[in-house]
Amino acid sequence: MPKDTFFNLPDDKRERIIEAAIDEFAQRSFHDARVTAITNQAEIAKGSFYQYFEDKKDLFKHIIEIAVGKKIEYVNQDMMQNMQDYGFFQLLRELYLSGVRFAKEHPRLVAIGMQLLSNQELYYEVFGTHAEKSYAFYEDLLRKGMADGELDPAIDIVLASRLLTMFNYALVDFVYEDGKVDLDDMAIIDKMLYIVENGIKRR
Amino acid sequence: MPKDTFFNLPDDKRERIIEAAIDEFAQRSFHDARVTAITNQAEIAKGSFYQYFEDKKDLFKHIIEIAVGKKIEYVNQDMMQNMQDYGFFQLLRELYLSGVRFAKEHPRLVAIGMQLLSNQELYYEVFGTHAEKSYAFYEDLLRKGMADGELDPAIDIVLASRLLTMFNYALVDFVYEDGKVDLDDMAIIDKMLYIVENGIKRR
DNA sequence: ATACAATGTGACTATAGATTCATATGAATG
DNA sequence: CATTCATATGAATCTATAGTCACATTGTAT
Repeated sequence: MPKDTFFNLPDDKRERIIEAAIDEFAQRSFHDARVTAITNQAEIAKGSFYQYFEDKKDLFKHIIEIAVGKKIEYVNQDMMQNMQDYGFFQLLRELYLSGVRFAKEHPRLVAIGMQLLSNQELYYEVFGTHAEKSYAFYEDLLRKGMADGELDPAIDIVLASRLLTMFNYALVDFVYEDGKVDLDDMAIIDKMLYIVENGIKRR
Repeated sequence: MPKDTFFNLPDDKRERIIEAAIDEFAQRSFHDARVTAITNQAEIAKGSFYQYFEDKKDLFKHIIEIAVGKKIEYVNQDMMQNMQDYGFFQLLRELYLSGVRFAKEHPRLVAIGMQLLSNQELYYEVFGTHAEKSYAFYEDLLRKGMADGELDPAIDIVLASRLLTMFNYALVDFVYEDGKVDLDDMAIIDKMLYIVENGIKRR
């Protein structure tokens, strides 16, 4: 956690530091990211940085917390409160939608997340509990859908939860690296959900 | 490309270097990987390394070429030769199967590939053409399946090709990080294909 | 106004790691 | 044997960066 001095800072300076950090971590892996680049861009002295943070990792963890917070803002809060009122595929659609909106509006945070995904050690240190929560959430969703008779009883819930997570990544990836797939977001989400629902086999 | 001196080396020394490099690159990202660790493990002098390779990237590219070559060995060659004789889902099953067998037997190469996936710049420099080939291959497969009437005509081929690639990653990931999902490989592949074919909706 | 605390500063230190280079070794050639 | 060529070596160089520290400035309470 950043030191108190950091939270005592005038808002604009604190924000400059956060902005600079997001820029740097979005472009480079944790190890490659340079404290110097951050202090330069934020126009603070190197020494000041260490008044605010224990070290580079301390700042990084803080950025991840910010990203997680922002991400949560994007999921439909009404939906989360009144899950019973939504069907499984409606819920899934809302979730994917929020993921896409988030990626569109915070591409740098998505980039940081992607990076983190590939650094196992850091990932578990920084993100472990969040990740588990996310899997558990999908599993609960699937179990509920199954109980309500919306889902094929033959599917394996654990496996399906991983696949739904993967689909979410795939979706974010399409939107994030724009131009790769050339459809508007809604159309992508709908086509994707169609495949999740029905598979690709002719019937 | 490594220098001639490298290819002139006695087999056992050359292999020691490759082994050490695979070990190091499997554990650390390209940037984090240390030439020193490789020369130490291979028991060659630091200077010798630069007799064999232009630089660290030169070796890395070579390792990727080796991995790609090994990966290709694992796909059923009979299948590749006689595609017409296989149905779409049979072909897909064979492909996934080869992916899983490869991951089981060469976990370090898989780890290197995973790492690479997350370094856009390096990825395109080292792997770009391979990746495009892989997408194109799935697209062709889907087009053929569509033409043969095995697939739902409503699905978007480009999107589906990305999803099939994602499924492949998911599969490798399950097998690779063993214990995460607790089913034997065949069962995972079959359950996964079931979802690809039919979706998860109750019918 | 004075003193004490909190914050700011950037030159300095420490470390790690890639790459180079002068020199050594040894095998092949004439 | 002397010379040349290919290869081996590790100390030295170079570069990049994280993190520290002694001192400077600012803010605040009495």
